[in-house]
Amino acid sequence: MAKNEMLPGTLSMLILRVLQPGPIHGYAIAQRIHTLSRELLQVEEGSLYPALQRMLLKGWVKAEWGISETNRKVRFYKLTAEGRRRLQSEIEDFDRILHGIQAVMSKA
Amino acid sequence: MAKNEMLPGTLSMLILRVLQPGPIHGYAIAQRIHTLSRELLQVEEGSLYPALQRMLLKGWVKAEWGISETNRKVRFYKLTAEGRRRLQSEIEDFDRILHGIQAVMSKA
DNA sequence: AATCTATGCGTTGAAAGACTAGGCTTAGGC
DNA sequence: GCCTAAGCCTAGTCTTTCAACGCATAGATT
Repeated sequence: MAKNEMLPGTLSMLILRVLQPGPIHGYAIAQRIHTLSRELLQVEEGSLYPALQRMLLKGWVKAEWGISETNRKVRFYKLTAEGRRRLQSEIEDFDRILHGIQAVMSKA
Repeated sequence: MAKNEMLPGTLSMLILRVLQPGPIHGYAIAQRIHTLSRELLQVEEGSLYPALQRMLLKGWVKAEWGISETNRKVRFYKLTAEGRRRLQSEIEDFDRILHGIQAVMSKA
C-alpha cells in the first residue's frame, strides 16, 4: 500500500462503478479511475486485465469487440444485471467494513 | 470481503492502532478490534498471529511473556518507535487511498 | 518507405495477505 | 477427574496485486 497504489479488495468495486454509466473499454477504465481519483489511484495493467477476466467468468460483465473513438480495435466491457447487483453488495460490504475500521481508528 | 471480514491490507494498521494506548496481549487485540468496531470486524486467529509475527520481524512491535488479568501465560505486544512511525504512515496511505476511492465511487 | 510513439490487449510468475483447519497448554468450575 | 474457555501457534490453500514481459496497429515524423 505505497504511494500510488490500490487498496486490495476494492478493485472490482471500482471497475464495476466505472462501468455503471455505460460500456467503456479496458484501457479507458484504468484512465478513468486515475483521473476521477485525482491521480490518487493507479490501476496497473497487470491488475486490470486479470480482474476483468475474473469478472467475465463470474458473469458480472460482458465484453464486445469494437472500435474506439481513436479508431482502434478495443474491447468494450458492459455491466450485466448480476454485475449491477454485485456492485451494490460490494458497496454495502465496503461501507460496513469502513465504518468498523473508522470506529477502531478513532476510539482505540 | 463477505459478512464479517476484514479489508485486506488494513490489518496491520488496526493492530498498531490498538497497541497505541499501551501493551496488550494477542488474544485481547482481536477482541478489542471486535468490540471497538461494534462487531463489524472480526480478526481470525489464523490472520492475527501471522500478522504479529510479521510485525515482530519488521520491528514494529516487541513481545514479552507475562501473566494476564485472568492469571494466564500470555504474550504482551508493545509498539516500538518504528511501529509508531509506521502507524502514522499507514494512516496517511489509507486516508489518501480512501479519498481516491470515494472520489471514484461518488463521481463515476 | 521506414521508424517511432502512444494506444490497447493480454499472460506469466512471484509475492503478500487472509482464512480454514488443525494442534497444544492450562486455569477454573463442576 | 473432566470439561470448557482462554490463549498461543502453524501448515496449507486461495485470492489478489503487481512487475515484467510480449504483441499489434494508428498516426505522426523523418
